[in-house]
Amino acid sequence: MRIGELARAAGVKAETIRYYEREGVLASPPRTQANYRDYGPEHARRLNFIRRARDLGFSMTRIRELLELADDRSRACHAVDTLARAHLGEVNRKIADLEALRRELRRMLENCEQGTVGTCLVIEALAEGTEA
Amino acid sequence: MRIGELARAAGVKAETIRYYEREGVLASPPRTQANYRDYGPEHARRLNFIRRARDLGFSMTRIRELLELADDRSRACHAVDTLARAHLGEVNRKIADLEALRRELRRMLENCEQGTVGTCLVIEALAEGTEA
DNA sequence: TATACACCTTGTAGTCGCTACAAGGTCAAG
DNA sequence: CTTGACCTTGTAGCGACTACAAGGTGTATA
Ligand SMILES: [Zn+2]
Ligand SMILES: [Zn+2]
Ligand SMILES: [Zn+2]
Ligand SMILES: [Zn+2]
Repeated sequence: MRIGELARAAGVKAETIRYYEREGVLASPPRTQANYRDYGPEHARRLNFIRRARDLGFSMTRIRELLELADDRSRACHAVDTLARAHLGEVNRKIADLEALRRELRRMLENCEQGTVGTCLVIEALAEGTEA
Repeated sequence: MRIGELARAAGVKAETIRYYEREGVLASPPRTQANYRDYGPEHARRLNFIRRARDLGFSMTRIRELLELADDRSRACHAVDTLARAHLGEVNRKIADLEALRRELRRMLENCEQGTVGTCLVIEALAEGTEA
């Protein structure tokens, strides 16, 4: 299977696949006579794993760790779950941060009385910085 | 006021201030005899505005627009509010995305039974991709 | 006066996870 | 024999900084 086909199957661009290879998360496949990359189902599985983890917001660094752990199928899965739980914690923090932002933006917008910039409380809130 | 003092006052690094100047959102201040940047309270206000908008998640591009609008104090504030409302929409979308992520991560973690990697449902969920 | 030290200057390169070229090689169909 | 789709490598760009390196300036102290 050539890179384009794999890319279509996984829903990524060919360049992304080459990037994963450069980064060392996806093994270099054998080459055809024409020097084209020649992927098998194992590569496809690996790529799926990577994409899924990326879609869940794991960083490349974390994915490298996940892959290393996942490769030893007899190991206790505790370390894997710890990584996932740490990531969940990060997601929770991001959500909390964004919710704080949202509250402030809403407060700003509620106070606007459709006047001029000189009296706009949105501008004022930005300028003064009431520090949520 | 020199760059270090302004940086401390605004809670940013001096390099960030120079970056804002390069990017054209903060005016170039006059220089002292020693060629040091010499900031006044107007610069401090401007920098505060920028930082506050950044902390609220506005992009530099949006901030450039906000600053341009804010500079004409007699203009109707409608455009300002429209920008802020658009940003609120983006924040809402980000929160929704992260909440979907969180649900999936939680589901994965709930199913783990502390066995080996070979039977770990966290790994399996990553590998198979049940597409939330 | 020497010198140590904190601060400033410019310019360049690194971060992350791709994405977009450019310039060229390979292969099958028309 | 050429067109067109695909592949190759290498390099540069995105956003918003951050981290140097190499050197200039200003002040306090020995
Ligand atoms: Zn308004
Ligand atoms: Zn307003
Ligand atoms: Zn486990
Ligand atoms: Zn498990």
